[in-house]
Amino acid sequence: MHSPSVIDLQRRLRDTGILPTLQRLAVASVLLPQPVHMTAEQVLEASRRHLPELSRATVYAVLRLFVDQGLLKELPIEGGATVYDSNVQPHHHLYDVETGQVCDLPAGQLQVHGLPAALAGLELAGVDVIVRVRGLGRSLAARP
Amino acid sequence: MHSPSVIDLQRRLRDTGILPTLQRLAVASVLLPQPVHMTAEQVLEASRRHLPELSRATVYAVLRLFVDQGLLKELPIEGGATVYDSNVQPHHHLYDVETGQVCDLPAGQLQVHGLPAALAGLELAGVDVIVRVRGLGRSLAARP
DNA sequence: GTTATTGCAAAGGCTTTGCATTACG
DNA sequence: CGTAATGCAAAGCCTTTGCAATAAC
Repeated sequence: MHSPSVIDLQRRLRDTGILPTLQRLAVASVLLPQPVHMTAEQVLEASRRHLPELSRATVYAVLRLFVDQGLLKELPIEGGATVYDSNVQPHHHLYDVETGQVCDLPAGQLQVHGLPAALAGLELAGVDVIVRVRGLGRSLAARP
Repeated sequence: MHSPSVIDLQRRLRDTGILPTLQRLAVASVLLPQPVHMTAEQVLEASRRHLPELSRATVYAVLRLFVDQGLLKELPIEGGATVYDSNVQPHHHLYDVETGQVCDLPAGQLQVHGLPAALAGLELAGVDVIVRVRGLGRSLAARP
């Protein structure tokens, strides 16, 4: 298993209707090759390892663009900074209330029942389940 | 049905270990008598109708105190301002992605299955389900 | 050549903090 | 009296915006 090449990332951006600039590829290479949870500041820092002159304003612009185009999801987790999730498949989250650590929960592992009745004609835009726990940090190594 | 008297609110604060000052009672009278979802700014504005000289800093301090003491819950809903929920019973939320409107979903209406397996020894701190929808504003009148 | 993207610095919104004042027990 | 709560203004994050320079088609 290896990371997608720059060519792959370029194609993925183009297929999404996004012009693959150097800056966007730097951000994409940090977020898109594997599922990660990162704040804007963390993305900036990591992306600058590929492109040191990358600006903070551009990172915010790219993150918003990627979210709008469906490449990323913003996690509804309270706290100072927005957390971006590069796993856009349906799934849920384990959130450590002490450390702020976030961990994916495969969609199949948790089912939400009763939605149709709750909706009653509304248009569904998405369902987020956040399981708040203590001790995630201590047992994270043992998880998928 | 009528609102709890000031006496009732005083007792509720005292029972929670909170000194019932005028400012705290003003905030409590806005939030605690019925389930509401409000931002700090909305709480300030409403509380000032009871106590016009109430300061913004105090409202933030009181909100944090009430959350710490379990009288309020912060909702994990993205967006500029934190939303406080005075319903601390287990329940979930309908969130209108267009208007930001929030509406309670009784706990019984939605069941989350698979939690025990997902936890695997972690200490559970809470589960939040946010059902994001469009059109809540248009049909809110028809809901409980 | 025109449109889109970037970067800097400044502004913006929400929340917290430092510290003097006031109220409480 | 000693401790806790309040209020003001200032500072603190995180994020967005205005606008000129740059790069893309």
